[in-house]
Amino acid sequence: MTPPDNLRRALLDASLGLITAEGLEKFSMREVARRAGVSHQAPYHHFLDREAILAALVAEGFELLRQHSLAALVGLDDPAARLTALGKAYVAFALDKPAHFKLMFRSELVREDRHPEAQACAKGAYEVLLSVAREIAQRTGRSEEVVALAGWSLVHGLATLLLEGKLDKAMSATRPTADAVVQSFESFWRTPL
Amino acid sequence: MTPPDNLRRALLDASLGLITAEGLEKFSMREVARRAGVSHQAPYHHFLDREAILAALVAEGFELLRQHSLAALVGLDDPAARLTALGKAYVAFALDKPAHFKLMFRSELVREDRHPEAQACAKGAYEVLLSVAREIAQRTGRSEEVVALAGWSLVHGLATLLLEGKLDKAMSATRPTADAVVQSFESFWRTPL
DNA sequence: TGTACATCAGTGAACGCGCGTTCACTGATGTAC
DNA sequence: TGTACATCAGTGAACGCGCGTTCACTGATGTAC
Repeated sequence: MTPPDNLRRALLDASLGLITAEGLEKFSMREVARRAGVSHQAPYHHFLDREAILAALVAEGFELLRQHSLAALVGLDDPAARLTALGKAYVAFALDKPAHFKLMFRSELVREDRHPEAQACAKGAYEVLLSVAREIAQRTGRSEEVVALAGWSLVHGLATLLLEGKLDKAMSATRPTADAVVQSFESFWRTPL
Repeated sequence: MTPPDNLRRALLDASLGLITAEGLEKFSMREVARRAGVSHQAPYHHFLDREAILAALVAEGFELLRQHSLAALVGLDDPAARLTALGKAYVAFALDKPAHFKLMFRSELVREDRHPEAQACAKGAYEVLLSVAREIAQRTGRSEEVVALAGWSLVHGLATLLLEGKLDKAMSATRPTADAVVQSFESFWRTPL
């Protein structure tokens, strides 16, 4: 017997497929239902409205990111190496789950004040970064906030530029190049202020 | 006498106002015409279609960015200081012209192959970055591409996170903080490989 | 200077479309007694 | 075991809306002769 919330999962997967294939602006309840093979009213039995389905994906995305981040840290002790691993995992996540990633950072689509679960998941993922930034800050005498924001900005920009395809013309926009960029900063995270 | 292309400019400004106020997803020809105080057919005398008006703004945005970038470099000789100045100018541009900035990096909205002018302007802005990255690469023995991509990613991520408002909760997301982050990397750009 | 004509930037009506959402319904499944 | 009822996930028709775009038009301006 299939689980009771089978259609719910199918709708989420259909949404991801739609967003990956057609882009965020093409997301619609009707097209999702179409892709899931049900009537366009059926999704309303599982999600309150259009925003609710996106909010569920945002929450899922941040939770996945948190898990991948934690997994990337396993076995690493050196703070700079840990931040590098975190950064590579971030870029890898963006490339592996582009639909989740794009949704997570488009604030107009899911207003966080209406979706506390998504907000909580975002916080959970952010805390992994913050804990590593704290380790670095302690050793280098830098501000924890600046380290966290700097590290995040770097990989967020990298991921965004890769996903938007703005790099193809000018540079080799591949995963190895991205990893090399992240790696090139490792020594920096060890440098005292 | 007003210049003949008065309405064209008014439409571009109305578009910027609309995007700044309501977000990219709310952009529509009809609302732009409404804001410019003309019938919804009038814009078609100045722009072929919806995408053309966005493409014009993308081109304008990249040209403005190029000019601001060049202005930021005036009087600076040290490559690391030049890259830092470029980075600060980039973030400042994003915060000053959020509508331009968002449009410039949303590839679904303006397909560059159909708008060679926008593409050319993007290239012009990119070349300013590349020339400074080259100076850094020569002195540090790093790859020109990696330096360019690293520097760009950093400030692009910073600008994007600031604009999306994802930082307010966790950290002080202000212009001075952003400048401090960019500044903190200046020594890195002087460090040989 | 006057007339005829072309051009051009605007208007306003109309088209067809996909959308989000609501409604009344149906049929299967689970529960109480 | 059987019957009555509630629940629930789906269907399909319908609503009103804003959109991009097309069309036929108008009136002002510029140009040729």
